[in-house]
Amino acid sequence: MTERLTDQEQYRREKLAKLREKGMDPYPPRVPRTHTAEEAKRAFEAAPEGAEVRVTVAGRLMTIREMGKSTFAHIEDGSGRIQIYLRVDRLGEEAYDDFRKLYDIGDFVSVPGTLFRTRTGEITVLADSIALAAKTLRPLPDKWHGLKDTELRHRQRYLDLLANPEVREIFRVRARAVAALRRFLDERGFLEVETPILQPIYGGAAARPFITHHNQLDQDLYLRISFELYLKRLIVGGYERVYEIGRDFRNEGISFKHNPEFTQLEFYQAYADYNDVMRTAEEMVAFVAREAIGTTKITYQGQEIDLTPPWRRIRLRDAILEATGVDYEAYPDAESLFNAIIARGLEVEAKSSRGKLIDSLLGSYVEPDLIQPTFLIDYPIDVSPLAKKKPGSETTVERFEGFVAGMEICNAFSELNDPLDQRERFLAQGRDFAAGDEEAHQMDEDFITALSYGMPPTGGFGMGIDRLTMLLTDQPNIREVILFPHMRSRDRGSE
RNA sequence: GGGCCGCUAGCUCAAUUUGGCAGAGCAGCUGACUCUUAAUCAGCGGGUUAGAGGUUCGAGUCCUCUGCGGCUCACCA
Repeated sequence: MTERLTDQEQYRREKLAKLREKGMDPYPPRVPRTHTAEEAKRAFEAAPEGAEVRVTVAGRLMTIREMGKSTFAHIEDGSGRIQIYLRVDRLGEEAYDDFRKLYDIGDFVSVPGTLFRTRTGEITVLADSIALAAKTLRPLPDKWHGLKDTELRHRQRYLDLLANPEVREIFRVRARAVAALRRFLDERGFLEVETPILQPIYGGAAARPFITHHNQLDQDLYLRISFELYLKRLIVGGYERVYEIGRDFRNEGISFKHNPEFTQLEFYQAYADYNDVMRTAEEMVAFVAREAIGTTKITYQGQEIDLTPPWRRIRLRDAILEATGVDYEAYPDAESLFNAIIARGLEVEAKSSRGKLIDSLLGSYVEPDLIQPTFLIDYPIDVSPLAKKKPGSETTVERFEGFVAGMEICNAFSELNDPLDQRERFLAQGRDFAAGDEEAHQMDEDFITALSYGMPPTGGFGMGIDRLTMLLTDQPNIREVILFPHMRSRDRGSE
């Protein structure tokens, strides 16, 4: 079983062998480095005119321009790029020759030298010597075009990152956004917590789960589809403000805005209702945008979007009425609503519950046009089994969803804290499940028990971090903001 | 899961329309060159055209199946 090597890989293996023959370690445990590329340039600029500035920089060789007895090259490190200049009269014949014959683009090197400015004004390290920090055995992607193949970019994200600087920036923005979320919530007295990912009963959202198994306990477990039911238990326990940022797993289709595992923020605040949460949500998103990209005015796929609060608020009923002419409150059951929808020539799934019909109208006729940030308010009860009813209503709950660029980014409600009502809601969900709705909630007795010890009036909130990052980085696909998005396994049967 | 589109050298792309020698740039190798920066100049090597099968005198190109990817619809956040 010999590896099939390309000609370029073979040349690099031969160079590796020659380096070892010459007693040079191609993978030394450490190399000297005094400055990053950026630090070196700043040090030169800060130094008095004509002063000698000595540095040792280290990084990956990205370009090599050889001109006989001297060579220019660029190395790249975590801070950026810096040019190095190698001359035979400084390195000596043998070292210079070794560099030319045994080093490749992609290799990591360490270079001590003095800084100078070239004729064209570029700050450059005039090398005293050069040492290998790590040998590279495969050629890098095209230095000019980068790596474009989407499949390779995602399967080998490291190549994408090293070849495409703009991709590196996306994940810096993402990290700043997450840090800003934590700062925002921490400053308001929220406690960051961690709750189980492996759950005996999944809940808190309408989705199909991934199933796994604990061997010793011989117990099936589910990867969580939300954090909700555990975070509310913590409100019962006496924490008044909690949040969690982590991964949810949903066994559903993959699309430009869906990945099987995705990152969610949920927070719960005692003595807040959904109106309080709405104000917090718009402030929080604006804060995160300012911290992560320096502005609340973003361009997403060519559309100018202003995240500055306050966001537009409109009742779901009014939004659907505006877009479709259907006033769902005039139709108290699924059949009459379905007939009204069909009568207007609109398309929805038949045999749906009333709530699902409304949700379907929302998804098809309202959501795509919600470009500027918008809160849709007051949802039908049968698609909101964990939300509190509006006072005086049996069919509507205190719930809102936030939309930006035609995409749902958050979901929140005044939390249902009536344990008996909650039990009834679970029972209704159980009937939906029996009727074939695989995403309906299961009865969760332990959660009901928690509620029956008393939970104060509470507002809860959930937001997709990936989608938020898509907005902040102007990316049209969720895979572009997830470092290692889910990919189908490659068939390697012949190897 | 359905529909449509795609897969050619390490990378970026031609050649596919109309079946007729599989090409270029970068990268690589050899040589020249002591301020270059997509360095330049001369020469050279590199391909199971995603895989399997079929049609044909002849297939990267047409047909079938499979794999993977992209877009899209459905479901979902």
